[in-house]
Amino acid sequence: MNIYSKYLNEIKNIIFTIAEELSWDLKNSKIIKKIVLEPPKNQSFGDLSTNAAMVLASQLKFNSIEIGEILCSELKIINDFDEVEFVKPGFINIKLNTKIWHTFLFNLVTSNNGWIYENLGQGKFLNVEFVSANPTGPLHAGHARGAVFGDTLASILSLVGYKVLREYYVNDAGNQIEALVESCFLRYLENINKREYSFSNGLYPGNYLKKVGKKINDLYGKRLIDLSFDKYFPLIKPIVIEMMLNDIKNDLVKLGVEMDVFTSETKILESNRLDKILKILNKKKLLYTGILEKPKGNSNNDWEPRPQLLFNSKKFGDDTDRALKKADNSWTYFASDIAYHLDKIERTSGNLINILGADHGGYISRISSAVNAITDNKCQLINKICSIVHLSDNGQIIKMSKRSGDFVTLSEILNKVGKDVIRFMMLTRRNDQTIEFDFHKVKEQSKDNPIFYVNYAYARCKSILNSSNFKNNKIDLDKISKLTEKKEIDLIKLLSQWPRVLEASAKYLEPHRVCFYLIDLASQFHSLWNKGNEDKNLRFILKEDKKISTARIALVNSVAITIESGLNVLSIKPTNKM
RNA sequence: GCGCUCUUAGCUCAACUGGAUUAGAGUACCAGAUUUCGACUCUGGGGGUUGGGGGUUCGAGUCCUCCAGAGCGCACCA
Repeated sequence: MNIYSKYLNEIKNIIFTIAEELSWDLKNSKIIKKIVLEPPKNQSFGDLSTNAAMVLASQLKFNSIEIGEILCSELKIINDFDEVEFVKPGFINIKLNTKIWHTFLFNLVTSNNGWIYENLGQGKFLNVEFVSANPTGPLHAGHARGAVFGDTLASILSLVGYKVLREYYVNDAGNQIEALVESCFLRYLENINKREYSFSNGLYPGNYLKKVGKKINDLYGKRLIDLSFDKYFPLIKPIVIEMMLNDIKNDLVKLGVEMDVFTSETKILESNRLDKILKILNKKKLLYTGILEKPKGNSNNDWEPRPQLLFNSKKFGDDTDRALKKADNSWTYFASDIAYHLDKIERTSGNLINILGADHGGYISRISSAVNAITDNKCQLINKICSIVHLSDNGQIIKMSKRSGDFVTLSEILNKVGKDVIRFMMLTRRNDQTIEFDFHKVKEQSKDNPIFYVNYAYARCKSILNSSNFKNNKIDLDKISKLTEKKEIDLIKLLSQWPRVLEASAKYLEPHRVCFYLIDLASQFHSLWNKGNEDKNLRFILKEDKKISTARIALVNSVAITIESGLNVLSIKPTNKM
């Protein structure tokens, strides 16, 4: 179904045949991998373009013109190629016979399975960890971006043959959780005594904890009032975590994100994983007790030298060694995180992908170092950073302040604009660019709002299909070959690029490509539609010419199929009517 | 002070991971078409030293280096 990979394989086979005849040394398969076949930037160059001559020339130390001419003469024999041309720096441009595009469309429309993608993953395991927000508050806009990015990426990777596990790491241990529990206890007291308590620095003053306080009151009555922190902590911590996590899970479900696994940090700490990593690292002589240097700059006034258990992460490219134990001999977060990564590796025996927020960029080198150390570089950890989201309403910037507990929650955004808008908008930028998310704009029924624009194209397709009694079994290649308008053929060519787009999204872990493609496809379809206004003979349905109508409707149908496939990747269901 | 990530048209962003005489879209602006199979849809126009300098090579927005600006992070928190 992927025209580009089909012909790339043919070209490679031809190269191997020539290589045998002329005894070229192509044992270095990396060189063959560098050969690509893609649609040229400039349409006038043809349909396909390959860099084969240049790649081979550099490997064989030959003149690229010489190789290009040899290749060209062989490629010209292929029937499907109308024109094969060798041009300046070393490209070979190919024009396909129009019947190839007709056949392509015919196959697409008549196959029951829709699009099929290349099996890049070959069933390999891939663990995608994302969101992993601390259960100390509700999810907000930034989390939404990571959630959509990770979830969509996971879908894309599944489509190309990876076995993907969607995972959320719950940081349900440590100081922040103690602060959370203490905050909830204050809300509990507040609920009983009907008076306000002051939240000291480090506690969570957000109103969202009021219901937790009430719940504790409902369960325990006044029995906890006089208990010390140590006594009430184990009693109410499970309640607090469960409630916070439930809210998070609900928001995720509403956003269309279904995690496969929630892993608890507490459980990791209780397991033997930490001892295990200690043993592993010790065996590799990567542990020592030492004193870290004071970081330069004036941000830390209370710095004092402390001997701590350190991991030699510098050896793996980190800027400094990192502490595994705190001064009081308890584990650092980093230590438990290494243990967690070991846990993931042991469970899936595959590679890991972490989706992180922009504020965690500084963490990457140390955790990657650790993964490389414990697996002897056998497992790869890929980190993708999602940059921040700026919220605004009709141009007015909405400020977020987490400290005061005053920020726009994901739940609010979901209520305001719905899941589909969020999912699409969060992927209309590369992951490393900031996103401007304007509540007003994303609800507009116009081109300003890409999800509307794409869905509108789909609705138009459906409208045509409805008014035409379209049936697949009326189609044959003869009718399809009536499609001769340049815009029609161009649209088929654009359709043919869909699997390439999806596969590239998978290869480079860039889900935004799907959105950009869908916008492009919608645009070309709208354009073709309007051609029918200028010239009535170009309308999709012509009562006096059933053959061409059938062919054009087949084209419309395949546009619909493709938009649906694309939106499906984003977990968005297009609506037939708007 | 150090590290990471960014900087592309007035604005918001792409650019198939090093490819093509002319770096593409949208928006805004100007000029038009259409009102239907479906309604803010389409066509055309001007707008650029890809933050700046240097380097690597057949070829650089993309890689290296220096400089400037923005964001994030900087023992023991998570």
